[in-house]
Amino acid sequence: MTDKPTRDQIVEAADRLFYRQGYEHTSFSDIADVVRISRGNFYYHFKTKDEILDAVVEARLANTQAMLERWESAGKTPADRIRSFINLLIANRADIKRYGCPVGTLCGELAKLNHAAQGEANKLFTLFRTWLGQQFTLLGRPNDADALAMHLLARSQGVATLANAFQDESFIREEVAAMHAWLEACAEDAKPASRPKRKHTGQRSSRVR
Amino acid sequence: MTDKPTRDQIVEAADRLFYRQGYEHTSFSDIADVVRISRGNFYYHFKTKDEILDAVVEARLANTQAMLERWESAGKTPADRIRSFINLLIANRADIKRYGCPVGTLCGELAKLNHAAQGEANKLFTLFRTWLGQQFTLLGRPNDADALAMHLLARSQGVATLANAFQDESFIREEVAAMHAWLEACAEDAKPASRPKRKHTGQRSSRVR
DNA sequence: GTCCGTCTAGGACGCTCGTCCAAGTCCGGG
DNA sequence: CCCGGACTTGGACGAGCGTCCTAGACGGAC
Repeated sequence: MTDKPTRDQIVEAADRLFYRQGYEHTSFSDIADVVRISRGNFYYHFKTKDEILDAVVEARLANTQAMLERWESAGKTPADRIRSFINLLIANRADIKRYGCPVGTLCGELAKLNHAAQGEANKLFTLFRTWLGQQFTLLGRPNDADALAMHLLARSQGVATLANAFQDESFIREEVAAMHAWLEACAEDAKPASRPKRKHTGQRSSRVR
Repeated sequence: MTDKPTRDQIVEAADRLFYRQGYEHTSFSDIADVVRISRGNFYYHFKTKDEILDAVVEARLANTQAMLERWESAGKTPADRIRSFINLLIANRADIKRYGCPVGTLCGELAKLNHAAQGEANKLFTLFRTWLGQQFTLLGRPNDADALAMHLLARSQGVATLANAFQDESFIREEVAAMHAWLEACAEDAKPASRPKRKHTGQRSSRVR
């Protein structure tokens, strides 16, 4: 098996370290130790640390895009695809518990640093937002698709933040179940003619689990 | 008007700077510039930067505790108190848009740094959590009070994260309205005998606004 | 064998950081 | 007036940072 190009290894290691330790707290030496490369070698592949960050964000955008396209595979309903999104929290629960959401924590850090790359990083959020919006539109909720997408995104972020703070995986499971139920209600409301209308369509259950 | 003690000024300035720039990104020089004090003077009041962080967290805990006790004033129902919590997002919307949630972002950063003070900082979350739990118990939901508290906390965190990323204040208003409606449903469910039971108590409206 | 472009190693550089200290200022009590 | 504790100053110190350079190793083309 041939080794990956050094540049890709750097991006890969930086991605993981930025996620686990934060961008600012990760030094060239940290990355060099992982990739087993001399610090001086960085300058050949990247002129500045910012360029590494750009490459990491670019890679994450590509990976996310690819994942979303994979979910578009045939035989899946829009509701299934949204369920795939929600289940990301389950699939990555161990990392989320330890390091939070990769997107949320990166964007948050770059915002505090007032970093030039925060616009690029926010595209990760936008990617999910518009994709979810499309799914909610297909689900039959074109009028409030974006609001639903933002709502779901926000809940995911909140779950990740608290699961990280409280080191609590079970909280993720509970909230994921609640999100699935909420999605179910979304789908119900999308076809109001399929069954007798409820009187208070704006009512909300307060059940959390 | 007599000036505040230097130590308090340091803690105050550090609090603001830690919130806006992050803990690690804030240097002694940054704080010194604000307080108009020489860098060397820090050592008289605090031995290390970590001690400043401890003092900041302690001050935040005290302020938060005082705020919660203020909300316990007579004439307020538990629902009113929870509404006060939700409305924090409105009151601080400008700062939240620019810097995110003070609690969430601090805890997130300390988690990445694996900082010794993250336990103390998380007490800020615990403070809200247990207080909200008490209010939901008083509201008549003793069985799932903690889950409801965590749910509301998570939604607040998610709203703050996205409002910051998208620089969007109106999103805060929309989600706050949804949280108020959700709270209304909570109170309804707390007195099931007051009106005919619904068949699907677990149903959720998918309305977001 | 020689050449050349690709890639790497190791270290110098200037800077900022947190920490720490010696000296000095200020001011109320004796 | 002078003492002594409270407080402040400016700078020294070593470490680590991102950046940048020079020298050389490697390997295919000719």
